[in-house]
Amino acid sequence: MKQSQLFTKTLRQAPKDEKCLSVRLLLRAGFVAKLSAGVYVLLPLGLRALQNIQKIISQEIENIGGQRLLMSVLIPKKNWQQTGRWKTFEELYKVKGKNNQEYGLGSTHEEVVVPLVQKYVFSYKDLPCYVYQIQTKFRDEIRVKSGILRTREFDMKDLYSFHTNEKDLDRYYEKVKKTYFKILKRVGLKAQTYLCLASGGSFSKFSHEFQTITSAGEDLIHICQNCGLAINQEIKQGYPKCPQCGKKEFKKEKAIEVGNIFKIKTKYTEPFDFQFVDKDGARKLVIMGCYGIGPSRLMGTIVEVHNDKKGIIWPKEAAPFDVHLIQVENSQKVKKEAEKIYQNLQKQGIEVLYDDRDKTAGEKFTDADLIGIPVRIVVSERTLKTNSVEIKERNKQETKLVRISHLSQFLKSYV
RNA sequence: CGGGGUAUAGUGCAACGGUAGCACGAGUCCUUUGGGAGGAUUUAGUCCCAGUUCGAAUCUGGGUACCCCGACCA
Repeated sequence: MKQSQLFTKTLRQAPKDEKCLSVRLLLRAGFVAKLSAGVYVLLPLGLRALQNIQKIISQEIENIGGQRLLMSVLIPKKNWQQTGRWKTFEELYKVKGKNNQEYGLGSTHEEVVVPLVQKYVFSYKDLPCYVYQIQTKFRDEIRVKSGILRTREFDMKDLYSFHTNEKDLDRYYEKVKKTYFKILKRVGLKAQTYLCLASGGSFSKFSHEFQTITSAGEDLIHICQNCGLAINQEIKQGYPKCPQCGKKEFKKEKAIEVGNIFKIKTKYTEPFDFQFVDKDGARKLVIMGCYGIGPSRLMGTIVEVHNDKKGIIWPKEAAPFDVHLIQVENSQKVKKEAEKIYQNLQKQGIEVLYDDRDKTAGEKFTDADLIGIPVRIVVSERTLKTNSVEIKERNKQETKLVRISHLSQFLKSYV
């Protein structure tokens, strides 16, 4: 992508009423635009980053058998009434159609996925079964906050698992737990994310949350200093000792919940009377788990965690582009060489943002730091004297001169 | 939903009840180009509705939007 063609521009200053660091950076760098409180538009750069995050999640979920589908956003009132949530789900957006049909806008999809899977699954032979989707969710939040961290419309990966028995659910639940950490590692958040015990509702003792430490977080978690398990403040009073290792030393931190996993068992299969025939011929209720992770919230959290005074520092796999190619001293010679490098890198499948604009070097460097692509490549009269380009990683200070003939080989270790 | 705050140009700021101004951005021309360049020139604004007043960005009332704290929540 040539930066001269990119329709977004960077902003020197963020709007003053945005207090949240991550969204200030995302707004300034041109990743998102605000439409209304808790409603954001994803701009080209932002969408690229989001899609990278979605791709990582998708790959990892499919590695544990998840089959992707896409459920509806319009969910008939009837389905919500079946579980009682038409009345109890406070954040449900309710809309009315022409013939007075009423719908709830999808905020979570148990009401769709249970009767859906029920159409195809009859026997223990059809189980277990894992389906997931990545979709925009709608929640009429009482209060939105922290930029894209809590919005009324957000991106969500929701996975639902169906099992013949609790033991099998437990087995899969542990698998998802591991997978979530793989995802977090790939998006650069593993080091600051803790597995956290939270309330499990009425069907199990706990649910597990994935809490990433950041001052923009909404939750208070208590981290066991011995084993690293965290306990959400909401249930902490019941656990003076760590339920995992028995030690009593905790550190309190603010954190944001980037994902959660939940054994919902028969909570939703029961109202839909979703039964299967087991090996012994008996009809039994299907046992369920549900697992959520929010790509858009992850994106905000990544920025919240990975930045410096100059801007965003994208982890490799989430970055909107692999490299930021910059020409400075816009002479014909430099332009020609930069263009050649741009074309060559792209041919090799490297995603390049090429700053071909007629701007001063300082402005381009400042923009590059703000946008935060992991690798910066500079082409200038100076570097061309030795048939080289200059390479700098966003999270490092030093620069390296690399011969253009060796560039693609060199980049293999970076992208 | 309770409490607090804010609202002036695309963005950030000014303006005693008396001509709405500055910086950045954007447009045009010229000169520039290794860390947000210089000159010339142009562009664009008082959240909405009432009221007070000779006169309102400024005062009063109502509304709306946005931000923050709390309760709630991925």
